Amino acid sequence: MLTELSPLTRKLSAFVALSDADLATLAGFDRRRRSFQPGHEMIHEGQTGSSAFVLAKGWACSYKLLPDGERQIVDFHIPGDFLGLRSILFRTSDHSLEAVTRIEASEILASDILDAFARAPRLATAVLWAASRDEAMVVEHLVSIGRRSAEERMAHFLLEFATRLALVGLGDRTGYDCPVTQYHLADALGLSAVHVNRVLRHLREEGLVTFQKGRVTFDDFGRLTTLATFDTAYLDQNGPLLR
Amino acid sequence: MLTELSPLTRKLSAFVALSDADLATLAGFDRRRRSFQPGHEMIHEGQTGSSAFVLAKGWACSYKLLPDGERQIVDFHIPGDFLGLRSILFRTSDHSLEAVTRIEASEILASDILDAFARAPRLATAVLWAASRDEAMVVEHLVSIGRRSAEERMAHFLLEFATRLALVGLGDRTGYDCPVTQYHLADALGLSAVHVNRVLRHLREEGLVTFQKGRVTFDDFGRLTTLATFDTAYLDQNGPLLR
DNA sequence: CGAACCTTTGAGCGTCCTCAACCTGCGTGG
DNA sequence: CCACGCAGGTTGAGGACGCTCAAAGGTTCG
Repeated sequence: MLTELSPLTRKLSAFVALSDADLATLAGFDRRRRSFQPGHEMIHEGQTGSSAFVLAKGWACSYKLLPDGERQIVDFHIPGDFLGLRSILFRTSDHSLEAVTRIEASEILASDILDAFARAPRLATAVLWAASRDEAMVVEHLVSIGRRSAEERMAHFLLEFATRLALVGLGDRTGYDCPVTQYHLADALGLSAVHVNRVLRHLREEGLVTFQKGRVTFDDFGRLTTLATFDTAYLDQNGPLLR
Repeated sequence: MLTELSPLTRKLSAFVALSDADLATLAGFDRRRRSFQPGHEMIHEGQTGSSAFVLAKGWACSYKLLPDGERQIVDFHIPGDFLGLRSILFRTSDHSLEAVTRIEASEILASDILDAFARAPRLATAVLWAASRDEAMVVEHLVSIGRRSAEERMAHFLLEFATRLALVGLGDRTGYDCPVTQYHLADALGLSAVHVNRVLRHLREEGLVTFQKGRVTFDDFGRLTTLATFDTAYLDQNGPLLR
């Protein structure tokens, strides 16, 4: 029954059909469930021996800090996402991770990954797929910041999350709940908070999207998609999820 | 003997000690050697069923094109790098890939990866590490474009390649051969070619780096590192390679 | 009911862009 | 051997997008 599957299982199933053995191994990723308060820093850049997580509920974000105190948010994470996979593969974590809302997440150790790979090679491919998809999202984010205007960037961002949330059943093309602040958006999009506010106002006045009180509402999904030149191919989830 | 190892083997060895069986499996990635001319587009965004490669000689770059004709270069690739891994895992390739110089590369099929994972789980982890390292580089690139000034961005870029090339024995802290044009730099750094030129001139006049005639020469490695706030941690190769 | 956090708006400024030349080196062909 | 084309590099002038500084409303929660 689809609704009983964990968000991670739902996500990986978009890539490969998982056998019962695969599913059993995957279930091993869901021991050690923990919960964290908003703002809690779960992984700190430069830290060694940190663990990774699978996010079950809530939103988190990964970021890097610069010496002058500025920060660049690399990605927001939603249920079904791995958190800090790189920090268990690397000698020292290259990024920080913080809970945006109250979250629930299951801790996974490097040994869990290694054991799973030895036991279920198909799962190794699925995990590599998930990691590659994460990379594809970072790449698209890079394109946004490098070559799109502030407005296009914002539109693209809001549409990406509509699509990602749809994959785990948390949103559709009418809108979704989005707990991030305008400061978060600024740090993610490489803008100032002031400019984020102006951009959001403009998009609202144009009748495209409304971002208010923790809710994103699409007023004209089609025109917004055109403005952002949003193409879901990079998310590799081309089923009829958002149709 | 270290010099006889392929660049990929050298790179992966920085992460795990590979057994003879692992090495034998890795060698299987080097059948089907091919060569391509400068400018050849090896993978096209949107293409299905494309293959991946391991780069043996020369430079390549991966990029995305926007509808208005602008392009964002995501990364340059040097010997030992995987090319287009994502395009064999995804239904359709999310990026394009082009040879910058004349290159030599070995084609790898999805089945090569799957077989290797089933045969050598340690290798699966090593490949996941390499993919994560690629992601870490994209992330750092994102930080550069999002939060660093044009000058810092350029400095950071030039230093990253010094470090990456050192890992496969192609450069050191005095400098390295770099076949990319100022147009390439502009597309990579999210700048205009005109501004790239001005930034390079300034860095040269300040006695920091010289980028000329396909060669990067560090005039003051230390000050450049400070300017860029360059920290190699994200490359996860903390051996004394560049010392 | 105050404090912290978030949102909103205005005014002035700076980084980087666009447009427009011109220069250089190099390979090709008349 | 020079003429030409072309890719890449260099420089100037003016303009725009997004930033900084500053201040004032809203909301939420202890």
